[in-house]
Amino acid sequence: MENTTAVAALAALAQESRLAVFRLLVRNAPEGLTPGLIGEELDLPAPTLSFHLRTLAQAGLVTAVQEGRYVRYRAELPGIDALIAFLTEDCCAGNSKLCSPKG
Amino acid sequence: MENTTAVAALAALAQESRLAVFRLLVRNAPEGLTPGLIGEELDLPAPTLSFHLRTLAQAGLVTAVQEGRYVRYRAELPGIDALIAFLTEDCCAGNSKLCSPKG
DNA sequence: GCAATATTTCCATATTATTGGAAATATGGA
DNA sequence: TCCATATTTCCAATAATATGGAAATATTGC
Repeated sequence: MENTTAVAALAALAQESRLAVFRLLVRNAPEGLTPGLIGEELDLPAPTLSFHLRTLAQAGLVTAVQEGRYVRYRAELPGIDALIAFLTEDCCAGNSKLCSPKG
Repeated sequence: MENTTAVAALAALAQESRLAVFRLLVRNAPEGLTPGLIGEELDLPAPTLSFHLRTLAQAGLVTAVQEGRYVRYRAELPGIDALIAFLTEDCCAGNSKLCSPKG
């Protein structure tokens, strides 16, 4: 993973509303949710939510699929796995006895 | 973990230089490094690095210990573990068969 | 075609973060 | 005490981001 890619993903998550949206989609994986349901659950205005969903999608943390007049957003679990691996890469110079992270 | 705490940690990591500093400290866990060495390795001016280290420390991702005229910074591995767990909490509503993340 | 609903784009405002030179502070050694 | 080194604080310029109302776009059912 590129440093730049990781920064984009972390920046996408580093915002209260977006983090809440992402975690809601993680809990509701793998089916996903529509913006209407997300906005209702988290009490977010549609334009604000749309902006945040786009940011998460550009960072590769969620995917969007058009379903008729709805759009289904899903957490991209491999994306978050890759980010987690990147954060703890080569931890303790590879000496796993010294490290708590699983990576 | 509080939503606010997680946002602070993610924001701390969502910056190119800080992410590089953090990952360098992860690789050099558990001994840690001094700002002088970090700045040399990553080619960062001292005031800029000091600002970034303080941000990481406030987010609970690194710790600082004074050692004579040096300061030793270390990656706070339990902190990153907690953040990772928070991101994937209750993934797929707890149905681990559907989920890739280890959490 | 028309009305209702879902979602996004436009846009102006407000807020917050990043940068690094210069100066301040702190420690250790001679 | 005085000097060299390590680190931080001060500060001002610059840049990036979040917010939500109004309007635009898209889809479905009638």
